[in-house]
Amino acid sequence: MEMVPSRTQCSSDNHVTQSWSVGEHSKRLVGSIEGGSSSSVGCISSKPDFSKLKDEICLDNLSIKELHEVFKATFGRDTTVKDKQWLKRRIAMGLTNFCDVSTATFVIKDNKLVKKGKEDSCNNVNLSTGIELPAVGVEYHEDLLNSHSHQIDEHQTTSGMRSGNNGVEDNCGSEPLAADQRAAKRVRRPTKRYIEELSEAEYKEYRGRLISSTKNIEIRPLASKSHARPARNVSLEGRTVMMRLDSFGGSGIQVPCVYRVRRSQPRKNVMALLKFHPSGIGRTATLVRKCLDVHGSQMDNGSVNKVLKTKSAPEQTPQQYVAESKKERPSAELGQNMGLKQDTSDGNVVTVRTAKGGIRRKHHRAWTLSEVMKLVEGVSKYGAGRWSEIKRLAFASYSYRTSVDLKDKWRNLLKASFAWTPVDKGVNSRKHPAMPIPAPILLRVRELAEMHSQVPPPSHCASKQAACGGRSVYETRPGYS
DNA sequence: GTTAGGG
DNA sequence: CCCTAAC
Repeated sequence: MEMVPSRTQCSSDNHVTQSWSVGEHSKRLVGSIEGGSSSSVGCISSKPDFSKLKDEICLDNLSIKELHEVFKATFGRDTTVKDKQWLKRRIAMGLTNFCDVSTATFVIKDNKLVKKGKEDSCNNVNLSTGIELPAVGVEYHEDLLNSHSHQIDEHQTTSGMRSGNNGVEDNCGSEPLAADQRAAKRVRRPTKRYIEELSEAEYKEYRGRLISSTKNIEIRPLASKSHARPARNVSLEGRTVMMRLDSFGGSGIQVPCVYRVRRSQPRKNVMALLKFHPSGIGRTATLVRKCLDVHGSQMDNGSVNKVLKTKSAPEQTPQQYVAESKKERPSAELGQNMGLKQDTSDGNVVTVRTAKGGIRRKHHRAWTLSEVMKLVEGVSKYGAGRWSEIKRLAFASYSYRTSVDLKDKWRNLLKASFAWTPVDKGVNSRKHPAMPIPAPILLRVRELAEMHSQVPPPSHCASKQAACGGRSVYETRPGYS
């Protein structure tokens, strides 16, 4: 697939359709052959017409027989085709091809055989006054392509002079740029990041195409040669990094099993990418599942199957919690600073893929009463809003509670406390509270909130707030501070 | 990095 | 609990 554009360019470009001197090419061809290429030696003896070629020649003037000879001289083999047009084009293409080859060896310049220099032979071709060949007919287009591709194969396999060029050639650019242009036209491997974000299937597909386009180079040696990445779970920062078995052509190379969606920032990018790969989400899920299959024991239990941990959490002791890492940290930056974070939290943290393609922690560890009390105590001691301080000083042993968690919980407590009325008989008004908060605590929360001039969450509780005394929290009470 | 606030 | 703007 990659070869087609180059081929079409070769065929439809200036070489054939524009004026050029066959004589120049023919001589260069001969020089090229005599100079080094041994693949077509057989045709030297049968090049009678070339010796008498003048500076310019028009294939139109040649008979079919002569065309046959030229053909033989060009390709080193006979042809039985009687079609003059076909022969002309075929020869033209062949010579064009040789233009390439000869550029790398010898060049005819001013009727002298010159060792290949920096001069662009193609420029000579273009500049030389020549008789125009008949324009390539549309009806021959495909034939032209095929024949040209055959020629490429021939040159690659027999002469070997073009091996490694992958058939992509920019025949006639200015010489200094030719290499670059050639390289540029080659299909580039996507950037590492892009690869990382590609779903595995697509990447495999891509690899397949790429490899097939490079003449079916053996995959396995290539892959295994690409310096063995350790096929094991590496440990970074004392954390186990999940490796995923990536099938680089079945080579079994393992790469870190990073989620393709990082927390926080670049979700937009990923989503933009997923728009181009609509099935990306599903494939990614498949990938993750695969990862689980390979290293199921090390995966967060149920993370793929979206099994939410049922809350037996309140029964757990803080000692159990300590072992857990509190928060995922960026780790395993795969080579570059791609910013991909890895959710390597062990323990009860369950990552869940949201509908948007993001990943949520879905931690949900219910707040225990002791935690709430500690929070209230911390707020009363350090003040609401100094969450990091509270976290550091009062929640040092609760590694799974982040300062944000404290803040959120306090907010909820605030909401609950102001929603609560003495009529509720000691518990908050939720129908099925996960953990009924005792009235004293709620009262204490409310007291603290009023102390700190905290505004209760704007909701329907405003009426309740008015009902319970009619005193607004906006009123600072001089007695407290 | 922390905090506040919306979701 | 997540996300993100604002600091």
